[in-house]
Amino acid sequence: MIEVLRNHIMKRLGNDLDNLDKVLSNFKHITTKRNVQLLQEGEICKYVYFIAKGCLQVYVYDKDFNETTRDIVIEDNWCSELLSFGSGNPATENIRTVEPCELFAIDRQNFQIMMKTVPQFDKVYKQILEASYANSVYRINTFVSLSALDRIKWLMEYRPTLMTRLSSKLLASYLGINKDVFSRLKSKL
Amino acid sequence: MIEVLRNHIMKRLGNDLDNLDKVLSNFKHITTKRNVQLLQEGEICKYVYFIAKGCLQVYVYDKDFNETTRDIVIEDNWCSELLSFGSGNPATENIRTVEPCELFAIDRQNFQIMMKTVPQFDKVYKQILEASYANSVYRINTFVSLSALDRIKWLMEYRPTLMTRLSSKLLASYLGINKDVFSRLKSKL
DNA sequence: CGTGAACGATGACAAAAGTCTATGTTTTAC
DNA sequence: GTAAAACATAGACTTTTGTCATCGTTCACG
Repeated sequence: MIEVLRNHIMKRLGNDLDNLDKVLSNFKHITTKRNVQLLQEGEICKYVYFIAKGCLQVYVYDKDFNETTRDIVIEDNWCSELLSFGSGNPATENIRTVEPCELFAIDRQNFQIMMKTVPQFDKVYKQILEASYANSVYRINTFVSLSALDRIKWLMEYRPTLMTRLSSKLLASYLGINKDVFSRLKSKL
Repeated sequence: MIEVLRNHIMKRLGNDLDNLDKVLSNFKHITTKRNVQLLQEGEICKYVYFIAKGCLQVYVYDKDFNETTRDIVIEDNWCSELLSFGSGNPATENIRTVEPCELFAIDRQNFQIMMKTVPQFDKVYKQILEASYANSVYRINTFVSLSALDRIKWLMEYRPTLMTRLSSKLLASYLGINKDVFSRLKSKL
């Protein structure tokens, strides 16, 4: 499984990373069932996770205690509450597994050490941050400019695997749509 | 005016920046009227702007060619289309001034040189990116979880100066609300 | 297995948001 | 200073989205 992480890093940094195995040794392999809480808002986010297999949900609660999903992240991607992880402040978001997962976790201390001792690792962080930011920008623009129906069409076009893989309830909360409305609109396509 | 930029950088990096003046010399001072286009989608974003005075709008168009505002940035903050600036790919967003502005712009080449030769400058970039990301996350969570009325209340609470300073049309597009609806809801508070 | 909980679809209705038109006001540009 | 353009508000109406209740179906788990 760690091959997935190894490939991911090599693809991004090329072969000039002498210390690849040293870097990899800082990650802890975690196997989880579905519906496992990895982070609760209020806690300090201790890990950055690399998802080798499975799917994570990043979510908050609205004023009526409904879950609203800020992001869904699948295998071959990184997931964390970066703002808490970076600053040490309490997290404002929750993270849980929505499928059985194979994760590789690196904690804050090892992350800092890697950042200092392996110059290229700093690049990895920048890439995680940039990718997260890119994703956020894209997502804001969809919310500001698209109707519920168009957001569903967008999802079907750009993340079609999610449509078949995840529950309607989760997808609806990811799109900011009521689940009944999601069901209704989906049937009219 | 450059004092604003100097203070901004010093506040974040402390006094251990020997090369402060060298860094500052890489910025070009720009004075603009309102409604000046700084970046058009499709172009490569050449500059990162520091806003010493004034206000910028980052926006895209929806399918009916209405402007939808991804972000509004005021003085003492940085603004750019970071993804294009960083990668050299065409920008997917537009930027314009919404007030007369005093800006300090640094181009990609000088930015790269600074990143390499002034270690602390790298931190500045990371901070810009992190601040942008934090802002985006916050904004997504507002969109996914709040109604139009609650978004207006949120704006009044957390960015009250914007309410008086900017046009309703712009604020409405920032909140993802039709301008007529914005006017109606505002009067009912 | 079987059973209780979660899920998905649907109809009827309510509420929220969007559209269009009209009118008066403010701003901008010459 | 003045005319044109952009802006703000309001009413009437439409469309979209949300809510609630119901009813099969599926799925997790003892």
